Amino acid sequence: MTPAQIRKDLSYFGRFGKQGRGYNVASLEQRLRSILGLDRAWNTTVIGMGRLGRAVVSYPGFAPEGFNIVAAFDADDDIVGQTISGLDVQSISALSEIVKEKDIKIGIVTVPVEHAQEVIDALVDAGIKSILNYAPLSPKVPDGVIVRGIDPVLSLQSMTYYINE
Amino acid sequence: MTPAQIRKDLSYFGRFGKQGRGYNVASLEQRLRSILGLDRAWNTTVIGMGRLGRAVVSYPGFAPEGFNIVAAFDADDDIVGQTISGLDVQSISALSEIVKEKDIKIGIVTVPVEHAQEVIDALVDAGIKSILNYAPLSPKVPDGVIVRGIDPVLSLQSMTYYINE
DNA sequence: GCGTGTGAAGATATTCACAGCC
DNA sequence: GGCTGTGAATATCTTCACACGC
Repeated sequence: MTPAQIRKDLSYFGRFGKQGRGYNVASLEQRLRSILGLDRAWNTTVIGMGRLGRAVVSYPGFAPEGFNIVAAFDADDDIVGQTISGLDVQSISALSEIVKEKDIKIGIVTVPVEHAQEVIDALVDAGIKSILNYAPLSPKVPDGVIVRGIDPVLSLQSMTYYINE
Repeated sequence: MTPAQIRKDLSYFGRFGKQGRGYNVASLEQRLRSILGLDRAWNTTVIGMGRLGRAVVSYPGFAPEGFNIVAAFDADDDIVGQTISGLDVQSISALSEIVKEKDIKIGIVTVPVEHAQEVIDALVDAGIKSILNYAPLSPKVPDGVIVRGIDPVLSLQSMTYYINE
């Protein structure tokens, strides 16, 4: 990034610096966090308690950034009722109810690809507007619902072109 | 994507269609795979056999796309020697040797963030040119080494701005 | 006639350069 | 004097529109 690029980008959101003095880094960071919605906590849920889902709920990196995983769901009756990383795993049939009860704003989908679209549909029906999807597909969602995908295979495929042997 | 966008993009790599007839989808896909380096197999290794590393090596989605995980490494002597998903976990001290021996082209880093840079340095020293990094940092690498990052927190942070309550 | 391939036109994004203010 | 904020200039990317070959 060039200095000019950063100044231009910032200018779309306001005036953050003082001419001749520069930026106050701490206050700049705080104002940017506020604009980006990163100055508050977001309740989050994980659907799919397989190996990946367990790794996700036990990852210590979410809470310090304000993403609190407050519920976990699975379709398998053998897994429902277990406690994983301090969370009672609940049946997906309770999704809508719990989302409202706990004011959950973000859903993290770690189910097998065959069930991902239906789980995402259920999240949308429950009123979730932001989804982090680990399944390797581009789900269909209504306008206004924002999806980010994490697909390691896609990431690997985006590198092979550049490997010159 | 618009049709014009796709035609333009394809034109940078060649002429794949027949005027008046359209594209032969099978042969187009094959030629694009070849250009992108996706028509062959790539030997891959995972460093860091914690929960995430175990989820990665046991994920069945890599092999069908030609990414074969042929070695696993960890720094912990209690983990070295274990067999995980059919892989003998080896000491990081053997990294360079095994990379050459098995012709490994891609490294997948699933170690804690504190050790990520040193592990990536070791991969670079071993001759690896492509790294998929799960640790939440932007590692320093020499020119010519390509890194892709997977950071779920960053993905979540990129969504909060758009959530309108 | 139909749909690709491609220069040209149009839209966006980045960089330049300097006025204004500390 | 130094650094931001910002119009203007430049570069890049996308879309248009049509010639060309099936």
